[in-house]
Amino acid sequence: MTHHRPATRDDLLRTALDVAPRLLGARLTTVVDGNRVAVRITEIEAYHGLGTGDVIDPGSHARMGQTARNATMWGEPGHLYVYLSHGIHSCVNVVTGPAGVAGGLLLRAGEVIEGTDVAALRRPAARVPRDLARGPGRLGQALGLRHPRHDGIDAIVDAAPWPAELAGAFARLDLAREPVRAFSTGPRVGVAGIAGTSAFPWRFWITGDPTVSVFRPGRAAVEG
DNA sequence: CCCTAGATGCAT
DNA sequence: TGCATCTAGGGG
Repeated sequence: MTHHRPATRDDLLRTALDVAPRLLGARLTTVVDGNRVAVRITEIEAYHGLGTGDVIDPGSHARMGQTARNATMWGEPGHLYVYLSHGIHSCVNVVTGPAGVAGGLLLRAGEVIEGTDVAALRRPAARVPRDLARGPGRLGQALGLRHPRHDGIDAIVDAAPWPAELAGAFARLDLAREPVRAFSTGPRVGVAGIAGTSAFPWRFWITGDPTVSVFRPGRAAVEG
């Protein structure tokens, strides 16, 4: 069992691209409706915003600037940006970068390491444990995080080990004390145009981990 | 306004 | 490969 320690805001203060490797192997725990589930993060994608780094990320929700939808991405690091995908799926990002600068790491896949029974009830379509949180929509569902209810909740927990009051929903991010041994990078999944090509190798995953999702190119994400 | 495509998942 | 289901953003 890998050792973890609570993530701090400082851990997430740099750009999503810089922070990404440290989030691999991290643990995200939620308590929703009194049910506790934890995943070990195995696959993520970095997204920037207007004003982050040298280039504008054309695949980011924050590419146009701040809006009501992406407001959480512009806030404090360590909060969770939960958005609705295709009107159905709630996908989860960990916000990175200082307040006022947009950035986030989309949690694309994880291994359920606690609350497998609860996750299985939330994910009736999953036939094997590996599929419980394999994919961003599945991961959000396994953790019980939903848009818009959980958008913006804080995953940085100073109180140890758990706050006395679990008001509504609770999330906690812990980083692995030892960075993952080997990780791979590549184009982001389902992102259209140049932003979904190897010009933006902003997808990170733990090499060889079985819970990593299958790559699927975005529309017109042709290499050139 | 109307239309389209989307950081997806699942059954066919 | 089609469809669910809702919304941001671009075009008329």
